[in-house]
Amino acid sequence: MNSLTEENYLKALFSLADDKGEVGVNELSKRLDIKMPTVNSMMKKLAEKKLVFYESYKPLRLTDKGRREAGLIIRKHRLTEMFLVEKMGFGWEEVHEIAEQVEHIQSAAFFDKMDVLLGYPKVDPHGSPIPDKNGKLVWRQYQKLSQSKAGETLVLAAVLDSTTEFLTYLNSRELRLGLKIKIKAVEPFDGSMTVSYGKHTALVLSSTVTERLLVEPAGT
Amino acid sequence: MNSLTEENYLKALFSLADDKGEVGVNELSKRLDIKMPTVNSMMKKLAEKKLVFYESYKPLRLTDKGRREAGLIIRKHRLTEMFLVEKMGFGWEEVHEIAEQVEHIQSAAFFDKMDVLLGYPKVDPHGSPIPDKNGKLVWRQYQKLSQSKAGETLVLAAVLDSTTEFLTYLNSRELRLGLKIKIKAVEPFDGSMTVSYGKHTALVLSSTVTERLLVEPAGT
DNA sequence: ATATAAAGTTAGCTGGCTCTAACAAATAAA
DNA sequence: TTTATTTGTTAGAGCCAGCTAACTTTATAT
Repeated sequence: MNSLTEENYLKALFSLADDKGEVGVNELSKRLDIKMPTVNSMMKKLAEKKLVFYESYKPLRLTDKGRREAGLIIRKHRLTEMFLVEKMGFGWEEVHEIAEQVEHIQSAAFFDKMDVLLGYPKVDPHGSPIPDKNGKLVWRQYQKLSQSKAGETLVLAAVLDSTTEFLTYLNSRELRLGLKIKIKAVEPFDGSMTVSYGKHTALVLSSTVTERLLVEPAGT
Repeated sequence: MNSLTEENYLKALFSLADDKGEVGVNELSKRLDIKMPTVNSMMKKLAEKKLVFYESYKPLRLTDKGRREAGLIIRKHRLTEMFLVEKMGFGWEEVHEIAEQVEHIQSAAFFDKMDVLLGYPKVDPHGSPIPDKNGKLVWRQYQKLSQSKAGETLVLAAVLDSTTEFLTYLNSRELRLGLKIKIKAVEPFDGSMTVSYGKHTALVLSSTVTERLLVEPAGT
């Protein structure tokens, strides 16, 4: 069994290793807001437990076991977020902090029950995929709204930032998952977009925002 | 803010102090399965934080602040148990261990939401009262089934033992809260009782069992 | 190619929570 | 009332997960 602390390291490693698969100690240190020497010794400990590959001065990589365990924690986190929103009436901007705590609960039955009650959801309230029971996570092929062009019509599929602040901003603009958005214009200077959706006919989104929104072509 | 460890000490102190209000270090040590010197130093720490009254060689007592904080943790525990049973479909024998973990979650909104969804319940699935938002707990005037006499008809109001083993035993006999039970006979030798309820016309309960069942007169 | 900067490591310390061993006080028994 | 037992306390140690300071290695810039 891994400690709560170890679980947090695994989760951070998993999310940082998303693309390249490799993570630097420094990078991990910043993500967790824990000093490098502390991270360093924890990596040795996790290497002992066969959860990470560790060699001096080389980047960190999760082992299959480590990736699986991290995935299972993320599964618990995302099932919890879904449960909080769908079954308890929380807003998508309120659930991250609570799930951060609930994800450490040791009870397979508890999360299995959530899964059943939710009807085996594939994504969480922010559009992120929920890993399966083996901790395996697969993202659908989304692209950032910022990479789309004027004239395209897209469906908002996920957000890359689950902070209360960002989601509250989206709420204030009535932006939510599943929404069909048409790009009316892209400002070449700063990348800001004028879009229309629902009752909104000409709303401007800064690149800071469009960078954090994942979309897919309408009608998929 | 109190640590998870401190919360467990407070909770144990609260439940041991139920009647007399005073608890010995030794007694607390046994309840928590933590050695006396460890308990001793934790008591000094909690005394620093004004949660317990501590004087050398004298019994421990919770301060008002300590009792309030302990009550609030027990509130979270019991709301959770109720939620698990009523809203998630768990059996009353399955919820203790899960609630033991969930009770430490720091989120007023989470437990407030449970409270609302449950319709502000007064008791948990085992009949124990749920402390109010000030941590105040009041037991109704129940008595043990073992103290009742032949001929009486009683309603099963609460259980004094929430272990999986005991509750599974009760399940196997279809004994559940709210049930109307008639005492047909009491065996003077060992205090065992022959009772009838529901489909059961002559079931024998040992004193080990009747000691753990709280009842009130039928029709209250 | 060398100097500088960034990233990674080692050594040693701290606080929180646990322990054992040894001792002191209070209570119960002889 | 003296002794034995139980209960409570002190001292000292260990593990976990964090830290700072000092050093080494790797990467970057001049």
